[in-house]
Amino acid sequence: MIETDHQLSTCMSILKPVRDSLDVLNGKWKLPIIVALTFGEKRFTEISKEVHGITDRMLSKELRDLELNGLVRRNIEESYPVKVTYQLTEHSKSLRSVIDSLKDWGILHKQRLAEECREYKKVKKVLIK
Amino acid sequence: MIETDHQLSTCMSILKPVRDSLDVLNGKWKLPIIVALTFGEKRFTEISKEVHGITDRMLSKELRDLELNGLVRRNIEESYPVKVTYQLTEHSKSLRSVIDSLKDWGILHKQRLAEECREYKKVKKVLIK
DNA sequence: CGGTATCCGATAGGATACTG
DNA sequence: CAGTATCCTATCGGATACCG
Repeated sequence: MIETDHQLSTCMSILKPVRDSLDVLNGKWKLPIIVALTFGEKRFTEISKEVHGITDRMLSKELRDLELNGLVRRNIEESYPVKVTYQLTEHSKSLRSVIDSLKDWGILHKQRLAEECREYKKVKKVLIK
Repeated sequence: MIETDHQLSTCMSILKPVRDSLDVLNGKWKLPIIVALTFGEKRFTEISKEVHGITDRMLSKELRDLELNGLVRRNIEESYPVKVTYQLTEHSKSLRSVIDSLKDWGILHKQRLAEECREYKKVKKVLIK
């Protein structure tokens, strides 16, 4: 296997966009919030109730992050009392394939680790005999 | 849009495998290390030189994590002096499509943010006039 | 209702020194 | 060469209280 500078720099160049994607999804709450908004717009307290365990502070912060990244839109209805809703943007729909890909690999990976574990137990059994 | 418990729980059930995948790739150094090992097995110091800025401590820790997740294999050649090499496993190859997916979306997302920025500048220009 | 402010502990990761 | 040990800092996220 011959490694040229060209090959190496080509490979390194994928790191930045991959990191950008990971950063957008990173943290404990981004995904659960996105899932909660999948079936239409919701109010702050509704999201809070659906995303179990999240504090107001984190929900507020994460919604702001998602808005800055163009994944969520914040709507203010000028009624009385004022009603604030959040919804996913069109852009957020493009995440679908990424999330599917991550989900599929996650499942595959778990199976792989389980197999490894069975292998280990087999070996251990033989050794004990 | 009607939201049933069934729909919601189906959607929530993707969260765990997605999180598993993200956890495997998470941290500052996992991807760069994987890339460094893409062109064949390497020794500790070789990886250290290719992954710019990583400390011995982090390289050691991250290699152990990757090994535990079955992505990297550690080989000890019983020569004199002992030679330790690291290489990607077959299982790690299955990451390819995930990384490609993340890369593609990362690029798309950057473009999307750039467009948004141009929109903003246009609006600002009009407002100044 | 839709948040913000403050404080606090846990974890990620950097710097440096040392070892078989 | 291939790491480990120790110490330090910064960021993440939880708990609680408060506000218009």
